[in-house]
Order: sequence, then C-alpha cells, then structure tokens
Amino acid sequence: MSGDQPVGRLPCTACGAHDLAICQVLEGAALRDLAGHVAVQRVAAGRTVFTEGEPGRDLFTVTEGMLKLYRLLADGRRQITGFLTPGDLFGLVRGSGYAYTAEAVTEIGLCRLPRRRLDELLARHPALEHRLLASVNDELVAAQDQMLLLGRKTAREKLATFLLLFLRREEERGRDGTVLTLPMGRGDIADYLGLTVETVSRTFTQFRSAGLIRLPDPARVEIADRRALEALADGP
Amino acid sequence: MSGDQPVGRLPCTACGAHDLAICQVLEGAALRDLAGHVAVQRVAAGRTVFTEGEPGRDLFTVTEGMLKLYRLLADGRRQITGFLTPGDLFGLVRGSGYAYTAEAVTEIGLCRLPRRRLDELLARHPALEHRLLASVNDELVAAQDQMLLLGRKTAREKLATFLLLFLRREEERGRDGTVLTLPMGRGDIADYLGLTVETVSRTFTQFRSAGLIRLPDPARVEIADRRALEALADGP
DNA sequence: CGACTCGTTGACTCTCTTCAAGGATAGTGG
DNA sequence: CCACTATCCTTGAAGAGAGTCAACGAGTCG
Repeated sequence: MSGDQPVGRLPCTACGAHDLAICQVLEGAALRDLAGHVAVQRVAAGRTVFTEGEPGRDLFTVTEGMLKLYRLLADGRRQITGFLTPGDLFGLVRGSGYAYTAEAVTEIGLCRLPRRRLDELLARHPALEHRLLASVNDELVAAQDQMLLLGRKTAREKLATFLLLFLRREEERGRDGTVLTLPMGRGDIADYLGLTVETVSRTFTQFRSAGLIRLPDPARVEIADRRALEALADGP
Repeated sequence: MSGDQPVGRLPCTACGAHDLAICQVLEGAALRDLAGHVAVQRVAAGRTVFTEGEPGRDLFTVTEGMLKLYRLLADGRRQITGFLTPGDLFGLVRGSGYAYTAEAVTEIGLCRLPRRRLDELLARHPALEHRLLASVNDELVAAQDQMLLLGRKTAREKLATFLLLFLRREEERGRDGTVLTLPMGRGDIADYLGLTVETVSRTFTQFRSAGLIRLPDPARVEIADRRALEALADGP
C-alpha cells in the first residue's frame, strides 16, 4: 500500500521545488528550522502514498514527478480531483482521516511534514501561514473551475480545457509548452474529466483529425492550433 | 447590480451567526476590535452582491438567509458552486477579482469586512487565522465531494446527495430535518447538480412515486425513506 | 384579468456510455 | 531471441441516460 523509502533529511536549499513550494517564503534560520522537521521520500510510479480515510498525520509537498489525488464511490467509480507537480501541497483531511487517496503517476519525490510540527512552525513563522492560506485559496479557485468543467462542459470542451491547463503549467515553469508530455494514461484523464476512456480516446482522435493537435504517440501531444483549443475551452 | 442598504454597525455579540462564523473564536476586546471594522448589510432575494471578475475588496459572512455562488460560461451555461447559510464565508478572489458571482436566494443579512483590514486583524488575532484556515479546509473538502458528484454520479444519485446535504445541514443546527424547505428553485438545483430543470423535476417526481419523499409543494420536501436516499447517494 | 414565471410532463434527439474486438507496445520467461 | 501475456489505446456498433423542444396548469403580480 505505501511504496516508500525514507531517504533521510536534506537541507531545503538543495530542494528542487523550493522556489515553488510554500517554504519559498522562508530563509536562513527559519528554513533550517523547517528542515529539521521534514523527511524526504521517494515513491515509485503506481504506488499509493496514502488512502482515503487513513489517519492523516502528515502534510506533503511534491518535489519531483507527478501525483494524482482521487476519491472513490462504493462501486469503484473514481473521480480524480487533481494532478500535482513539484511545489504542490497535499494531505487534506476530513475529520481525522485523509480526504482522498494519493497515488504516484510517475516516480515522485516528496517532502513530508508531521501535522503536529506544522502548528508549531506556523506559530513561529507567520509568513508561512499566509503562504499556506494563499495556497489553499488557489486550490479552491481551481476546484471551482473544475466544478464548472464537470457540471457544464461537453467532452470536447473538457479535453480542450485539460490540454490548456497543462500547456499553461508548462509555460509558467518557463518551458516551451507546444509539445506536452502527459505521463498519465487515458483512464486517468477520463476520471479527471468525468468521462470514459473511450470518449477521451475518441476526442483525441477528433482533435487530431481537425488539426488541433498532433499525437506522435499516446503520451505526447503537440498543440497545433492553440486558438481553436482556447475557443473550445470556454463555450462555443 | 448591487442590492444593498448598509444598515450600520452592530456589536458582534448580537449577531445571530456569531456562534457559527469564524469570529466565534474571538471574545471581549478582540471581538470589539473586529466589530469596529465590519459593516452589516441586507440584500433582497434575487439581488447580486458582487459579480465574477469585479475587484474583490471585501470578505463577507452570511448572517441570515441563503445565498448562492456561481460561475458562468461565455454562452450562459451556469454552475452553482455553493448554497451558503448563516456562518458561511465568501469573497474568494482569483488575482484581484472575485472568483464567482454571489446572489441572494432569499433576503439575506451579510457582514462585510474590507480585505485590507483582514490582514491587520489576522496579525493581531492568530486564533482568527487558524479558524480561517480550518474554514477554507472544509470548503475544499466540500468542493471535492462536489467534483465526485458532478463527474461520476447519476441524476438520481445527485439529487439524493443534495437532499441529504440539506438534511444534515438542518440537523447540525439542531432543527428537525425531516421536512426540508428548499428556498431555491428547480433551475438553481439543476445548475448546482449539473443537470437540467426537466431532469431535476422528473427525478423529484420519481422519488415521490417511489415513496422516498413527499412533496407538499415544490419548495417543501418531506424525507420519507432516508435509508433509501442514503443508499442512493453513494453508488448502488 | 392578462402576462409572466415556475414546475411538470410528454415526445423526440443526441451525446456519451456500454459492450466488444483488434492492434500496438512492453515486460517475462523459456 | 521470440512466443506469450498483459496492458493500453483505438475503433466500431448498439444502447441508454439525460438533454432539447414543446405544451400545459398553477400560482403571482401589476
């Protein structure tokens, strides 16, 4: 269930995600304070970090790779609520248990902080609490975008929105985004967009036929007509 | 656009929502500090408090009545992201503008706090920041429930979940919930569940025929078979 | 009283799902 | 090295759940 190999403790300054994560507001002594409490960890692709309902004792940050969060219905229907990349925080709890399952899409690096330590840290470093609040705020905005997508968009609009989301994410990190690499499979995309694998696959094919994208291979998407995708993503 | 009549300033202790809202953690001098910065306001049913994109300068708390939050697509398709009742906080921003439109369902009472004041208050009263974080946390959990609903549930499961949501909300406030009053119309319910008015109406009728509920009138729902609704709400 | 909104119901349509099968790729073991 | 299996993606055909279009009754308001 928990694929893990605690690798030890590293100075946070050497962390590849430091300028993306909430700890970016800390420096010097404050950062050393934090570093004393976190543990880094690697998880193999496909392994579960924790399961929905499990006692939620830690808070995590992705430092490398991609992770997905999802919730399940009793009969196995699944809704992926997010794909996380370096700098993203997770470990939300409902009551005392985790609110979702977290599973590695690719091999990932994690930074783990016990929840008990968090409160002490927040008290000592107010900037951290503000940063945390801002981060949760962004998550809420994203969640509402996703509700609009799930509740009101068509399959084509959903996929166009999805591609643009990843495109923009690449651009924000300074990478050229015209060729996207999608590490997750069609099934994951389907469960993120509230569709079936078949519909996702058909819509990809449709986009390719229409000249909106190219598909060198299933995991690689080249954006050919961004304008058209953008028009699709927000209604006709 | 903005239906409002600033009524003045009241001591927060007299506020009917005080034991529900985030200010519940404050007392004495701290509460007077807060009271000095907020303004109370009433908004008539159907009026808009603010519109998506509008500069988001204030944070609000519902003190009375019911309010809905929604986002729109270019062609008018609408997704309601929440129905708010006394104690609920709203005023989320994306960048500098509000992330959604807020509209009164019934006549409502609001407590308004300028965002600029908020940071000062948070600095002075750490308990408030923790309470705020907890509140946003709950919102995120609710948002993920809603994503699961929108992406993966059938019309009947959606409506069952919706009814139970309101049932539990009534119970939490100590009211007997077997007879629910739904102040919003069928159109609002549809836009909350990602359905059409017709489907919502048909599903209500279906529930009535199946003996799950009674419908003395469109706005009143009597829960007749709670177990069956609960079974429906989380998959078959 | 007539115009309007809202909820309900019916008939039909269509998007997306379901069911089914085939092809490509990768990993495994003889 | 190469069958063999497993998994994933794609495509086709058929089906269903929800949407669209349309009409009607009830209640409301000016």
